[in-house]
Parts: sequence; structure tokens; C-alpha cells
Amino acid sequence: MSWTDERVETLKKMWGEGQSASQIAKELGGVTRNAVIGKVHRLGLSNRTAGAPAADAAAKPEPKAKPTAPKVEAKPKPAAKPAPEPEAAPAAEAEEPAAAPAPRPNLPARKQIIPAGQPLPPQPSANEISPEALAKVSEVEKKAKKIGLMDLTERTCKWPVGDPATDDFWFCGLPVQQGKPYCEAHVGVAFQPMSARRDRRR
DNA sequence: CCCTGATTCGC
DNA sequence: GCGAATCAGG
Repeated sequence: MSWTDERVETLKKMWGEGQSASQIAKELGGVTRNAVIGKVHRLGLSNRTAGAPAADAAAKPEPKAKPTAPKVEAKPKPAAKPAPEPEAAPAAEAEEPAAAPAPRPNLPARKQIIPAGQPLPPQPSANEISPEALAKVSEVEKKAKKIGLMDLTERTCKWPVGDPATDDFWFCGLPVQQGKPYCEAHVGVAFQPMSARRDRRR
């Protein structure tokens, strides 16, 4: 795979959103996270300087530039006319007392400002057990490592499969999604926000 | 052990 | 330019 325009654009977009290199690599396919990181660096967008490419006109007096970041917040000061920047709206957080777990994995610690009016594409809709998720589960179960109870670790999917009363019982055992007890596929069916589960009378 | 990005360097 | 290997953290 090569870095086509589209792929680079996806890379830029996702990186800007704070997605990890591995996630981007997974999305793009055909590349490793190393490739993504390498490309990111070559593109010169390793760190987000908030739009401004930063003045780099200065020479390099120090031949030994240690990676010790000065951590000085760049505060552009237009000497003449300090235009009053409209500070970004805090955006009122609607506290939802609801018991909805709503797995919001990783919000980038970066400055992610969502422009008002941006419709937030990654809204997976009100969740129900999507047929796709279920399909994914059955598919995953083929690739499952089928480990036993003793083999469970902190990082093995603990999704049980089969009947414990038979020999045909095992745990998924695939790598868990960080923080969760299950692999990605099983997380999908395990954490339903709520609803969807109309108790069926037996 | 899992993950993260950063860097190097042969290709 | 590319990315695997490696490094350096969490």
C-alpha cells in the first residue's frame, strides 16, 4: 500500500482527532502503526501547534538541542493590536443522571474543539445489539483462542463460550480491549447502554 | 504484558 | 519516501 492522497488525508484527519497511530493503521489497513507514525513525522504534524505552523525562522544557536521541551506556552502577542480573541465557548455539559454507561473510550487529551454546527459523525446511533456485532461475535469465536479458566489473565477476553457442564466450554481468550474484560467484539455485545433487552418470558 | 509515540537507518 | 526495528515511556 502506498500513501495515496486519500490515505494521507484520512491519516491527517484521524491524527488531528487524537486517534492513536495503531488505530489509524487499523483503519487504513495495509500499514503498521510504525508506518503511520513515520508518515506523521514526515508530514511534520507530530505535534499539534494549534493551527499556527510556528515560526521557525530563528537559527539554531545551540548545536545541542536536547529534547527537553521548554514547555512554554506560545502566546502570540500582536504588539500593536491585540485583537480580543473570542474565547471558545465552554459548551455546557449536559449532566445525564441516567445510568447509561455509554462507553466513550478515548477522548483525545488534545484540544479538540468541535465547531458548533458540526454534526458529530461518529455517533453510533442509539445502540441495540446490532446484527453486525452479533455476527462479529460468532466470527470471532472461530478465531478465539479457546482458553480454559486457568489461562485467563488480565488481558484475555473472559467471554465464556459453550456449556460449562460439557467439555465444549472455553473462554474467548483474545486480547482484551484495554480496560475492559472482553475483546473488542465481545465488548460490543456486553456493554449495551440499556434498553434493547426486553425480558422475554420463558 | 499491554499500550503509546519517537527515532534510526537500510532500503 | 518508506517503514521495521528499536528506543523510551505509561
